[in-house]
Amino acid sequence: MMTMNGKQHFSMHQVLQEPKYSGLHASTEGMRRVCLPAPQLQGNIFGGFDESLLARAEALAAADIVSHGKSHPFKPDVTYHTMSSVPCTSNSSTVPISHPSTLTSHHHHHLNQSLEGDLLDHISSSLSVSGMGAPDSSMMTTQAHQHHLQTMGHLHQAMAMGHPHSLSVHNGMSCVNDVESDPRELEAFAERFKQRRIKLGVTQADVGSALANLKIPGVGSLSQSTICRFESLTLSHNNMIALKPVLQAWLEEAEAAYREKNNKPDLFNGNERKRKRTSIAAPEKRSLEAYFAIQPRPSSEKIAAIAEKLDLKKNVVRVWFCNQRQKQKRMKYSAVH
DNA sequence: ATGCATGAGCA
DNA sequence: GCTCATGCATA
Repeated sequence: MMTMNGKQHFSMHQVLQEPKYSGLHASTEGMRRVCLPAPQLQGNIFGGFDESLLARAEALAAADIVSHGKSHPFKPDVTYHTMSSVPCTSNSSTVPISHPSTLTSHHHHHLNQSLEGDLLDHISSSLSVSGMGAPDSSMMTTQAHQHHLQTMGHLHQAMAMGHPHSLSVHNGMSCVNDVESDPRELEAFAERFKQRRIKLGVTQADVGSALANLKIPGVGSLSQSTICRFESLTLSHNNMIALKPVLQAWLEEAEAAYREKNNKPDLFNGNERKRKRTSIAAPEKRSLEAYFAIQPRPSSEKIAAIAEKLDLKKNVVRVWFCNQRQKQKRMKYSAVH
């Protein structure tokens, strides 16, 4: 069941703003622990996941750590939504496409200390338009969070859906985007991509925002997260396939621009920040994992029960399960192929 | 790099 | 209400 038609249109929804910070650490490789805790419990589950099961899961979770009946020492519900201030289009929705470059590309700020990052940002942002400035010292591992709000448009579904044949019609030759997405090739591309990106001195975030400049129909910017996940293959297969052509296009332009380097760096970006994130405490998380091992798809009521037991909001629990399921499905070919 | 979250599209 | 793509916030 589960309608996994996987053919969902990549209606990449609206992107609102652009966070900006470089995170080029040594990237130790991101491995997904397609966690499947407590496999021993998988027996009679689907029958009546009730108090007993909840209890078992909890016991399991508890035993896993301190081994004293006590579940959690403190109350989580850290659901602090500090979301406020900065009305930066944060929630908007249908902001129709607009060039970031014409909107808020850069407001010169007084944050010269992070100049390099700004330069890079600018550089990569204008890659497809003008050219690239020499990214000499290029990336630094600063985490200068300077966001420049950009009202990006949505990335419509113009991407090559999970379909390995679009224009690779002319035989065997590797056309620019040989969507001949065989897992191995994708994996290789991701790796290559990362290397070259680093070589260019461009951060993941830079790539993400620079994508909008490619002006590929339906393609807007992407976040650092997504670029990162692409590089580490922690996206769904379809997602990887859809993104590959775009990233490849960017890479090509970036490298071309790099060769004919148009030294012309300048400008900065300034920024602020916004909301907070809910945080599920370790004990609760353990319990959730235990529950998940027993029943990855609890009903609404079960979710409610779990939520109550763990003192979490039902929605938080629901989302947690959704994310957990999603995690398990994420790529990382090794396991799938 | 990853956790929690949103939202679109679908059933 | 789920899946899926994607993002902000954060470790």
